[in-house]
Amino acid sequence: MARGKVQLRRIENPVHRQVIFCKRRAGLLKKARELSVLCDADIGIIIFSAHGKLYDLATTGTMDGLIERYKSASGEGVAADGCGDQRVDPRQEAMVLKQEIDLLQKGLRYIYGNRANEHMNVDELNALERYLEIWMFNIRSAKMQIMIQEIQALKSKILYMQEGMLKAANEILQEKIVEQHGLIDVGMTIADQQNGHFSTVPLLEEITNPLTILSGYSTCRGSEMGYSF
Amino acid sequence: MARGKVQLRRIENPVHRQVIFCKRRAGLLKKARELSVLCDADIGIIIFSAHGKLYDLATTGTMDGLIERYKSASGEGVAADGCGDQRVDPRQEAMVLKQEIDLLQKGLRYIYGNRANEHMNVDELNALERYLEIWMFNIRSAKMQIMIQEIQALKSKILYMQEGMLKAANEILQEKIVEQHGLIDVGMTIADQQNGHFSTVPLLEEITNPLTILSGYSTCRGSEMGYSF
DNA sequence: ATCTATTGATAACA
DNA sequence: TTGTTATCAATAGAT
Repeated sequence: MARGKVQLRRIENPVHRQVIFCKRRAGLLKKARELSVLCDADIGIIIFSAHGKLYDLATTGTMDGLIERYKSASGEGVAADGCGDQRVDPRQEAMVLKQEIDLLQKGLRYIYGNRANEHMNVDELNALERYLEIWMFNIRSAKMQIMIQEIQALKSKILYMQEGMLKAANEILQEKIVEQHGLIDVGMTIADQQNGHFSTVPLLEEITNPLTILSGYSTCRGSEMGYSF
Repeated sequence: MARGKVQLRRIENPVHRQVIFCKRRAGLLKKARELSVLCDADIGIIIFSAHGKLYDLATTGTMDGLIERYKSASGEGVAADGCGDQRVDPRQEAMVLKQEIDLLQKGLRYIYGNRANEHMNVDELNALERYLEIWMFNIRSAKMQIMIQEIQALKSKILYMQEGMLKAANEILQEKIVEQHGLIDVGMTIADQQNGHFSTVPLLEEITNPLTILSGYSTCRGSEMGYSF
C-alpha cells in the first residue's frame, strides 16, 4: 500500500476503518472479477461489514445458484435431492423463484442506470430475455382479456339493441301483416340479420382464435407466474 | 503486476491459466482475510475452478453460517418479510416469492408511468408492452456484444492455429520434396493437398468452414433484433 | 517453489 | 465520497 506499512490488526479509528473498508472491499471484488475472467472460475463473495451491512458478488449466475452449487459440492457424500427430479419439490421451486427474483432485480438495476457495478453474462441475459418474453405474453393476455370483456359488453349491448329492433320490426310487420297479408314473410327477415349484415359488430367467434394461440404459448412457463387464462 | 501488463481476458494457455489461478486465488483469499481483520468484517468466499473444484473461505464461523446470514439479509431487501423468518415452510416461502415477483412487476409498471393503481387499461398495457420490447432489445444487444467479442476471440485464436499448422505442413512438404523428387513435382503436390487427399493436414480452406458455422449459429436468435455478423 | 522486475493496489492526504 | 500521489504489495515470467 502506501505511505506506511500496514499492520494486520483491527483499525481502531472508526472513520479510518470505514474508508479502508470501502477501498479494500472494492479492491477485493475487483480481484475476484479478474480471477474469474482470467481463469474461467466461478466466484461468490459475501461480505458483512462490522455493522452488518451486506455486500456480495457473484461472477456467474446468482449468489443463490453458487450457494446451491457450494452445498452440493461441499456436501458431496450427501445427495439431498436424490434421483427423482420429476416431482415438483417446493424447495426447488422456491430456489428457482429466488433466482428469478435475483435476475429481475439485477435487470431492474441494469435499467435504472447502475450499470457500472452490474455486469451480466450471456447466460443471465438469456434467462432475463426468456423471463421478459413470458412477461410480455402475460401482459398481452391481460390486454386481450380486457378487449374480450369490452367486446362481449358491446356484443350484449348490440344483441339487446337487435332484440329491441326485432321486436319493433316485428311489431311493424305485425301491423303491416294485419293490414295487408298473412304471417309467411317474418322468418326471412330474421335470417337476414343473423347472417352478419351488421359488419360493424365484431363477433366473439372471430376474436377468440388469437387468444387461444396466446394461451397455448404462455403455458410454456407462464403458469409458473400464477396466471391462467 | 510484473513483466507485462495483464490483459483482462481468459488466459488461453491451460498451464499458464492454472498457475495464475493458483497464485491469484491465494492472493484473493489473503486480501479477504486482511479486510476481515482490518475492518472487522465477516467474509465468505466460494471459488469454483474451471474444472469445478471448490475452494472456500469463511473468516467467521462456518460458511453455512454465513450463507444463512446472507439469505436472511438479502431476503429482507427483496420484500417486507417483517413477520419473521423463522418459518421454513417451503410452500409458504414459494407464495411469498410469488408475491415478490408481483411486486417487481408493479415496479416495472412504475417505470413506465408511475401508476400505482392496480388496474391498467389497454393503452397502458400497450405502453408497457412496448417498454418490454425495448428492454428485450437492450438485453439482446448486450448479449450480442458479448457473443461478438467471444467470436472474435475465437477467430483470432483459430487464425493463429491455422498459421502454425500451415507452417508445419509446409515444412513437412519441403522435407518430402527434398527426399524423393526434384522441384518439378512441387506444384502437383500442393494441388493434391488442396483437393483434400492429405486428410491429416488441415488446410486453411478446410478450417474456415467451422468458423462460418459458428457465426451462423449465433444468428439463430440474434437475427431477430437485426444483428448480423 | 523461488526469484525479481514491474504493475497494481492503496494509505494518507485533500 | 472521490481523486491524487508516494509507497508498498502482488504477481508475471523466468528459473
